[in-house]
Amino acid sequence: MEEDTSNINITIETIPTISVDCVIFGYDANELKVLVRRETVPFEDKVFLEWKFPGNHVRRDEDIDATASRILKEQTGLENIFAKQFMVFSDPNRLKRRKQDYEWVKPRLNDDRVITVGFYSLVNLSDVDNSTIIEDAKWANAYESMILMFDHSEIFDEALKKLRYDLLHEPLVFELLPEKFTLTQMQKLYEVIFNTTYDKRNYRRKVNKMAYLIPLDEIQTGVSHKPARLYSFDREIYEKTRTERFDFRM
Amino acid sequence: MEEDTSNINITIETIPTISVDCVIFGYDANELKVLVRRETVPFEDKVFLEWKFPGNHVRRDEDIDATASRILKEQTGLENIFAKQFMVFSDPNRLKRRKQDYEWVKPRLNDDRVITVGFYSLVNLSDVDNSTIIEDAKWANAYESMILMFDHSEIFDEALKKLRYDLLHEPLVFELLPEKFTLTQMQKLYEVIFNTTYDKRNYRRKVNKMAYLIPLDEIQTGVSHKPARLYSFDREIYEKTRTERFDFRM
DNA sequence: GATTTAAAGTGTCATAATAACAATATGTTT
DNA sequence: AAACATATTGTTATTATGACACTTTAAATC
Repeated sequence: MEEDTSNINITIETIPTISVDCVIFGYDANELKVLVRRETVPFEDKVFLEWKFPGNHVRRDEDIDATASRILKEQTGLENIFAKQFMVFSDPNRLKRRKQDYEWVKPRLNDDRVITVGFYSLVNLSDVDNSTIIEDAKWANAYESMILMFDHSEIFDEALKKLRYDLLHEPLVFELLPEKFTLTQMQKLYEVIFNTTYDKRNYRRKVNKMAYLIPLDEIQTGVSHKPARLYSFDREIYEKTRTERFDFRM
Repeated sequence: MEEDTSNINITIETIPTISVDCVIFGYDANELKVLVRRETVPFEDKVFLEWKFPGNHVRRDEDIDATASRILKEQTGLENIFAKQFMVFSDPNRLKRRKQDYEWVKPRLNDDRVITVGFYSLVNLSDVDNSTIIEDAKWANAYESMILMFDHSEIFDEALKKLRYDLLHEPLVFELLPEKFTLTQMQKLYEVIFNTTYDKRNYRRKVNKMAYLIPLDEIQTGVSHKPARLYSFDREIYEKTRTERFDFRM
């Protein structure tokens, strides 16, 4: 009877063949981070530990964007954060490919195939209270490669590729920055994400043309040197003045 | 018994909750076209006619790219043509939204929800023998809006948006052009897709910088005026010399 | 309160890219 | 040979870019 209930639950509440995985990017201390969670897979007399991106099945009456929001809420405690689907992963053999590496995969080779919609998400880590992050998750440096479960390494690569692509055409940096930020913080963020450096003067000349980047009458506090001016992003001005042709590359 | 077989077929051969829809773009006679097919929906004593993009369910052992290839082969007779997934459509209410418009939708409101992966595809129409296009399909002008089934209007809008986006960053025009083409043909194609015009001299100065655009020792034939030089696209040179930063905008 | 420290903030020049603009060349048709 | 239709080509003014180094400012230290 318990098995019955569980089956009914899966059939009615979720769509077992479709899941959403979220690559959640954060930026802190000049590092691009990504949220991974530990998965424990009990198999025979052992327990296997694996890292993966947070994910979940799509519920029956839920748009996939809602699935992504739900995952983000559950994992970080945050709502209304930026998330965007970037690719569908549908390799029917994703389990098989790791057959040789992981014993526990073997008995699951005949499981139903799952198609995954990858989302990437951007959060400003200064907003994130670490107590709201679920226990088995951690912010890992995005560039320190770790072994991930299933096809999650591929999902990460595609997410980063898409993030970079989109950053050149939309003002997405502001999702990763605090409400008020300095131009140096913004420049560093670009430099970390694109793994490059820019000339400070040229960078400032460029961003000064962005009408939606608002200099505030406030300066940085708590630094032991000349404090920098703070800026904020004005979404309204951006929406009004955006043109298809503008781009954010240096 | 027939019903049984059909059910088994759906369950075993395909994943009923996941489908692929293809927006197939073609270019001919200075027009951007898109392949639509007529669907007949018998309901009670009537038959409803609807237009939609070719689509199909994903088979159980098939990567979604393979599903897209299969659809393209079936509808156009062509193989190895460019196709790229661009977005997942998952609105659980897509049938409900048309409840008021179409009687035949009503009894299907409780059908299982289908999540659709949208692909766009590019074909060079001079290669397409019209006899290989299936009977119920036609090439429609992409800009003459027509009423499409389900959420296919939204799918088209997103496909065109993504096509334009990608065209600025990858040499996709060549997928829509014949093997050998003139610079004017290439310019016109851009102009049609981006709904704009360019100055011929400036356009040529720009494309002359593309090392992978090869001037041939051949000229146009069959025109009643000065024939233009033919060019071809060299994929190898492109792959070797591509940089992330180059872009195709004017 | 003078000095040190650390990052903020700022300008020039040479080169490259862009936008606006029109006349000549070359095949085909009549 | 003239008319036609499109191909092909160059200049100039403006704007964008890339390379490059010194001065300013607040806090911390002596």
